[in-house]
Amino acid sequence: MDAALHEWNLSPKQAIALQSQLAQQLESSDRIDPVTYIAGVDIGFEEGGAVTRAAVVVLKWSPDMAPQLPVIEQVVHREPTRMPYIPGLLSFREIPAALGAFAKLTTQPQLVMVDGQGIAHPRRLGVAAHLGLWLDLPTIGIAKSRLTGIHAEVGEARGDWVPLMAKQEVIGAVLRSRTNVKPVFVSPGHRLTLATSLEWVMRCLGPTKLPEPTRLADRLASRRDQKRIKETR
DNA sequence: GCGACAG
DNA sequence: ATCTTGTCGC
Repeated sequence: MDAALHEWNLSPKQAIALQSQLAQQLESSDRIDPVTYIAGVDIGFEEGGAVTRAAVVVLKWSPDMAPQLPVIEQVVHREPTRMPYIPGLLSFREIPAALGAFAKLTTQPQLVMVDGQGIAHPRRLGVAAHLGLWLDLPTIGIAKSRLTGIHAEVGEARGDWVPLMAKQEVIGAVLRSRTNVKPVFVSPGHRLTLATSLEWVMRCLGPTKLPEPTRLADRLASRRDQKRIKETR
C-alpha cells in the first residue's frame, strides 16, 4: 500500500522515470488463462475535470454468440481527480479510478481491454500496459488516435492493418476495424503478443469501430448514458 | 530550436 | 476528455 500511496503522487519527472522502470516488467508473450470473461474499461470526467469516473463492463465470452456477448456486470466508480492530463502520463491520471472500479467488481475477467495505448507509448507504458501490471492480467490497448510511432497507409477493408513502428520495433498495429472509417491503434499491454491482441479485438468487433468491451464501457461512462439512467429511474 | 502530443 | 444542435453525407 505504500507503493500505491506514492505512485500516484509523483512529479512528471518522477513519473517518467517510473514508467521506464515498470516497462521492463511487462511480459510480451502470451500468458493468458482460458477466457470466460472479458472486461472493458473507460474513464470519463465530470465537474469540469474535478471528478474522475471509471466504468468497467464485464462480458461473457462465447465463440457462438460473438460479437454479441452478454453483459454480466457493470461498475461505475467516481473519485477526485489527482493529476491533469499530460501527454505520455495518462495512466497516472486514470488508473487510480480504474483500480477503484475493479475493486468493486465481483467477476474476475481473464482479459481486459482498455481505451488508450498499450506499449505504443514513448516509454512503452501506456495506460493499458500500466493497468495490466497492477491487475496482473492480460491487457490490450485500443486507442482512437496515435500517440507515438509511424506507419504506412492502411487498407480500406475491415480487418486490414499495418504495423505501428518505433525505430525498428513493432509497438502495435493500425487496424481498420470498420470499412471506410478512421482506424484504431491496437497495442498489447501486458501478458499478450500483438498477434493475440489483434485476434481478440477482431473477435469482439461489433457494429462500430470499437470492440464491444470498450464500446460498452464507453457508453456506460458517457455523460449521456449517465443522464439516461437517471431519467429511466 | 520547432512541432507532436492517448484521454 | 468535455462543452453541445443540427446537419452534411453515404
